Amino acid sequence: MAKRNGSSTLSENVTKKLQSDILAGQYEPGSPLTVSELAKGFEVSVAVVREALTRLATHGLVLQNPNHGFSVKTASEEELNNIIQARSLNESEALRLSIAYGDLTWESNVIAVHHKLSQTAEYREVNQKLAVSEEWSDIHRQFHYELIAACPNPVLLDICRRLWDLSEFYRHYPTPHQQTRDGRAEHKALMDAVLSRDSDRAVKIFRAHIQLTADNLFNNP
Amino acid sequence: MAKRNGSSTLSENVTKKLQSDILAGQYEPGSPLTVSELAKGFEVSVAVVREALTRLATHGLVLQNPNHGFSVKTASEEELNNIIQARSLNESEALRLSIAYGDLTWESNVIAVHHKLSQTAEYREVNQKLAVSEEWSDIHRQFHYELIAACPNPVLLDICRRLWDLSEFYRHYPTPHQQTRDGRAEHKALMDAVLSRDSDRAVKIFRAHIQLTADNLFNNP
DNA sequence: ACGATTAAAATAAACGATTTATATTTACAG
DNA sequence: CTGTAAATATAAATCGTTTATTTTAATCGT
Repeated sequence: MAKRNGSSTLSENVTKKLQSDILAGQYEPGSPLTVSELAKGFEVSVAVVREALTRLATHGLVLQNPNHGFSVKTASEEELNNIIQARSLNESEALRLSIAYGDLTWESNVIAVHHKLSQTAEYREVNQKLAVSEEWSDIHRQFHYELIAACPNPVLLDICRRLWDLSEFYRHYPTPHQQTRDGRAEHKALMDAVLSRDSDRAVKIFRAHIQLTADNLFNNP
Repeated sequence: MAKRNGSSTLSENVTKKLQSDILAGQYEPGSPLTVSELAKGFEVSVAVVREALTRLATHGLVLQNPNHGFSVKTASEEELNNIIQARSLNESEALRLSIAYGDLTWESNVIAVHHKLSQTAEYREVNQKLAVSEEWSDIHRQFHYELIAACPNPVLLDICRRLWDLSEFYRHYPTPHQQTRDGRAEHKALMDAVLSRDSDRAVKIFRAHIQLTADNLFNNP
């Protein structure tokens, strides 16, 4: 850090880095984020860290208590269910609109990113334990974004993007049991429904897809 | 300003003041918000103004261009339609849930705030022209919040709150023609549907209600 | 020994000045 | 004149420090 690159600002870079660190599970949920310490770590002034934390706080990834500083968002099964419910509502609608408005270029992009996703390993080994690959996470996000990319309502898309980040926060949780689901098949089925312009089927598959993610995490049958 | 009051911070107060000023139409849409000028006006340092603007920027009320500072959000009919669409989706769902989960206390609160709303004048005279009363605006917001207050999903409620602020941005626009609608009757009908726990009817009335607001603003038949 | 009160340390929030980037003006060459 | 480049002006971004608040530690009295 410590230097501005390109036309972007230091605050922007620190915000991005902090966000990806939090989403990658670098910090324990609920743990305090001391401005001065982070500033030392990033080799920037307290002002830019403060600005970054302020942004993340309004995004919901960081908690801000007046005169008590910042801390990482806490996690709960209840909240994940609320996020999933909101995502289900908004992303389903965005998906419908995307299917209704998407053109040939969009179709091609969907196929392209799905191919990439299907050829990327979801887990990698990190000191004898399986962990979600950061690369896969990124492509997975791209895939879901692409599905709704043809939705002509930017407000709706922004909501979807924020909700994705919030649910991403839960992805790096220790999974209680081995995944039994077939994520690859689900993605394939979802893409097929989308490409055949079958909104109802696509939404149905999508809803089941994200519900399974939540259930898997907290070990619900 | 210039002094911290209570347990809240200066930034918080400036944020609130700036937000209400913007929503009240104090600044022209698209006009630049110079940090140093605002700091002088509020008699605070540039840091707190910056923090306030950063917050409002992530909320969407303010635009931030890296190295070009901040400006008031621009307005367009298209964007209002997008906001209304998103509001319709989320607030309808919140309304359904609220109707499903609301208890007797909630019912009473709905009735109470509706009474207040029905007894408050929507317009007041400002140098020979009619303008929306700030007091009415506030109670109107409270009324709509109360309708969905029993929704048990805070994530959904937060989305609704943000979308409300965004659409509120358009409320202070010069209305091209005299309002012909009967807002009072709409609110009464909405409340009646809610209290009789008729979700479908309530949602239908609500959707028509916010659609009319948008149509009225841009003079659509 | 324990709880309340006060002093000390740590951290958050705010400040004002400096540095860096962008926009504007002026000078100059073609 | 017109286009380009240097110089200046303006505003944004960042910095290091100061002030206020909270938390921890210590002291005192009962």
